[in-house]
Amino acid sequence: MKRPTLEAVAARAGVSKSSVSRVVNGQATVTPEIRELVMRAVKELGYVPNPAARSLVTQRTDAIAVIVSDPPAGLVSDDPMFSMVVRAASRELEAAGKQVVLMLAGSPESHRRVERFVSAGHVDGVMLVSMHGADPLPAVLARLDLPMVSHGRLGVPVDVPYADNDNLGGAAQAVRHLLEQGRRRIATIAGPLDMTASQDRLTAYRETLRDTGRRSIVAIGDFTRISGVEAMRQLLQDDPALDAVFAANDLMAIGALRTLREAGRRVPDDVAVVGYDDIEASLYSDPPLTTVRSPMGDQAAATARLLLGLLEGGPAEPVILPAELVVRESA
Amino acid sequence: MKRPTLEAVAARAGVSKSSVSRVVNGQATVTPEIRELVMRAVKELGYVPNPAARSLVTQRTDAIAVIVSDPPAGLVSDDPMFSMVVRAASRELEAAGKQVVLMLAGSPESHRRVERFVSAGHVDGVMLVSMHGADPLPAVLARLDLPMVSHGRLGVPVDVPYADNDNLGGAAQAVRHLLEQGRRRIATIAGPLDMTASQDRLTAYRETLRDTGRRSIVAIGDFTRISGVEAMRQLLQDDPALDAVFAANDLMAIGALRTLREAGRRVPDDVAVVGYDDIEASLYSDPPLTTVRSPMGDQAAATARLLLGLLEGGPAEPVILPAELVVRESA
DNA sequence: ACCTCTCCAGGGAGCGCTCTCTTCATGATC
DNA sequence: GATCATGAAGAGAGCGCTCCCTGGAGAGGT
Repeated sequence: MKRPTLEAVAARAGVSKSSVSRVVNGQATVTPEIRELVMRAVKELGYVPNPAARSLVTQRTDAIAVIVSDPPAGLVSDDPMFSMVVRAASRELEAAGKQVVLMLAGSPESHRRVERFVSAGHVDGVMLVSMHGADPLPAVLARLDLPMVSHGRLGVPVDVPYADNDNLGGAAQAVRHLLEQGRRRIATIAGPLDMTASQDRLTAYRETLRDTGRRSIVAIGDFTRISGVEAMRQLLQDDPALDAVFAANDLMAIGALRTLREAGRRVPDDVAVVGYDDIEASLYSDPPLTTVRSPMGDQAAATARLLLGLLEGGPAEPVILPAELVVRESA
Repeated sequence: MKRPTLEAVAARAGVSKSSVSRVVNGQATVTPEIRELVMRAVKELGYVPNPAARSLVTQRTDAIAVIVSDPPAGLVSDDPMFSMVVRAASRELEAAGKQVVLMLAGSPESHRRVERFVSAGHVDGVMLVSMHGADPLPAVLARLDLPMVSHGRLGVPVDVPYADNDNLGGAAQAVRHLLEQGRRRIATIAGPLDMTASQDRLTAYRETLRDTGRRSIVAIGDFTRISGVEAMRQLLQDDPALDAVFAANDLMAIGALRTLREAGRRVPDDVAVVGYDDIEASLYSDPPLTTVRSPMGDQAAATARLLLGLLEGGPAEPVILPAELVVRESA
């Protein structure tokens, strides 16, 4: 009933534990006959190495913690970001033989849990996802000096390598597109300002407008649909004559679309809307959303690969992926 | 530089390893003085127990594998299902002090990986998410006899406890609603037929219609938006005079909405549409979707709790959550 | 006063594996 | 034929922890 051990396999094969270990770990210095003997015994007994015993001595776990910041309330639970990023990162890490341990970091309590977990040596590396600037977690974890990367640049002055997309370039393209369409009063719905992606997109919006002497009209959201709804209401109130909106992500753009519909504005005739991210839903909005493609899955995969590289002693160079405007019907 | 061990703490506190172990594990049979001594030493040294060593002897890992079936291609990557379910389950499991190990089960190779992983004793329990009927994985894992639960009833004849929502009741409500609106030709877009949720929703659709002597008009999708688009095209071709559609989930309903828009049908005037799930996006479609609320987060949490109960030797009773029609504008 | 019982601390075996070191056999070299 | 280099197999220590068992001290009973 008990699971067979290395020793049992060795006994069965009539060789030493060492030889079995060598075969199981694929070392070269084993003669074919012994290898054969061991393999058969392994198969017959259904032997599977005990990972706890192994990592007790090797000090490795082959596991990676993927730490995703979790909104306090039941907020944003079905964001595409989460599934795209977690899925893509998992694929990449699993393909490299690493286990993905998912941790949600929200409450202070969960922060402690994460810290304990990581410092207990449960994982060989850490991948941070959608950290907010104010979050103390990255700094805390950095002190544990394990290999660590971030999906998206961190706002805090902690030196953590990352993969990001070209937020500045992407947002600039979006705004330039609106300008080229002859739009005069271009507003923006920014993301949470404690995230670098939001900051960069807002900066690019401002600078691109400033170059043409236009003034910026800004409302702040938090990357959720409902915040897009509300921000758009705010904007319409601030400037009823606006004729274009650049939302810092598609979810908020979709929320904005709803507000505009309710307000009786036609899109794109009265108000042009551009989003960011090019999530699948942007193809299904009415009208389909003009947006900036910045494949989050690719970014997550790049982040994961960066970490895998780090684990092998590779370089810690940040990666920036290009962003590209996708023109559909909303602008 | 090395992490302190139990022994180091014992030396520092001037007590035995056993006492430290007792304190760290919160056992009662320790005098306050010794406890105090140990606690201080733990704090001073920053001691964190080595989980590998611990689980080597306890044979527990405090980790749970959450196994999500992964579509072969880059398909369905941003489904709300994934983020809702994984998040809710994680919250529940983490609150109980369990680690969540996320595994994507897609390719045969990943199946082997999952099987190896689970049989290596890496986890104390398994939670299956969105398994297809044809999937051999549940049967394979069941043989390992670890505590295991499924999010949604399994199609295979394997006795795995589950939490599910009332698919039959929910779908029946949806169809009855359409009937009450005076709809005469009611079609359905079914989900993948190897999943029990799809089967049940389709069955309820058929039976509810049959009771009124109407014939069913069925197209099959796979729970993705694009499959909803295509299924709706199919349906319009099969019966151009249809005046209602019940889609087996909201994503496909949203796809159907797009096809109807392209075909110049007004919703709900020409064609009424009802979805299923009540994902957040259904509030943002045009028109907002009438749908069946079956909170996937709650279901996932219930599934997780079922597993936690099992780990404590609790009963393995399936849980069925109610489903409730939410009437909005699309029907 | 002696004996038993209880309760708490310490001792130490052992969980299953890896990895260094040693031993041994084989073939090459002079 | 003796010596040495080479390479493969075996022995065994030890990774850090838990938990059973033992010892000893104090309490309670006779």
